[in-house]
Amino acid sequence: MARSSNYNTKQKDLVINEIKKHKDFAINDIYDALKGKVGLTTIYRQIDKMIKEGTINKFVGKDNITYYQYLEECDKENHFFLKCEVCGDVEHVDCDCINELSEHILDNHNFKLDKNNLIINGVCDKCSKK
Amino acid sequence: MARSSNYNTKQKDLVINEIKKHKDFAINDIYDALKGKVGLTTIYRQIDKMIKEGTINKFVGKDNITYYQYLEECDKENHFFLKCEVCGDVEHVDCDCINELSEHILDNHNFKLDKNNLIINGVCDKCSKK
DNA sequence: TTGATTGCAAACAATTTGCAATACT
DNA sequence: AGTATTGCAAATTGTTTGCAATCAA
Repeated sequence: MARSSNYNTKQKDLVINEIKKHKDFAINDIYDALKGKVGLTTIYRQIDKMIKEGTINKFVGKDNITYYQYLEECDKENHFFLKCEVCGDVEHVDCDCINELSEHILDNHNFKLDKNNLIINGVCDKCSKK
Repeated sequence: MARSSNYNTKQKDLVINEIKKHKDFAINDIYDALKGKVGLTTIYRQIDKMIKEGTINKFVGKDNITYYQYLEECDKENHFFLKCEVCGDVEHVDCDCINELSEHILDNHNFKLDKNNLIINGVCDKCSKK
């Protein structure tokens, strides 16, 4: 599996830790948290690497900001995301329903769902009560 | 419902038609198709308008290019998308399974799934056979 | 005539690249 | 020693804005 890379450095550790702490983040969340400690370029490079490894996901929010999402290294087969279109929060969920869905889609639509990358958009409980 | 906007112009029509023709596209697909006929700025503006109206969806592909997706104005309640991570093709599907999923997620996870915006990532039939 | 739309050129923001200095093994 | 990584500054890319000319109602 994806060998992270060659050398171990302080900056790399800092970035990875910060990413794991946030799980869902914009570049600035990381940059601000590590201000003075790690350069912006390095953060971009580390994220790119992880995107290529498949441990990070990139997408554009309704607010038009680029967000990244850390895919925890759990090999749980039933992990997915509920992303609120109003407040932007992402909830990580483990539930067997994804397996049923996955099977259905494979059997009926000949499509192999990527369980590491299922983001369901909608409105969270909190926001729908407002 | 979203009043499209004030005046009707040739450019607007051209852009909208082209969008409907493509369904899933990058800016350049539209720009190239209408080269000389409509300016890039106008295309961006029209797409922005439609994003705000909710008739277009914006996201970043694995190839790091920004894609837009036209949400057909069908009020079908069971429409969703299968997006292949390998070839990038998006398949539009109508199937009742989304309603079951939606109910399950509402009942068990207190989350109101957005049926107009369900993109399922994975690998399509063609690509998984390669 | 009034107000919206267009499209160029310029401004802007986010991301990437070149490169010399530095850190890792 | 030899190679990867860092981070600044500069370059690049994608997108947005200002504004005068044009078009729709």
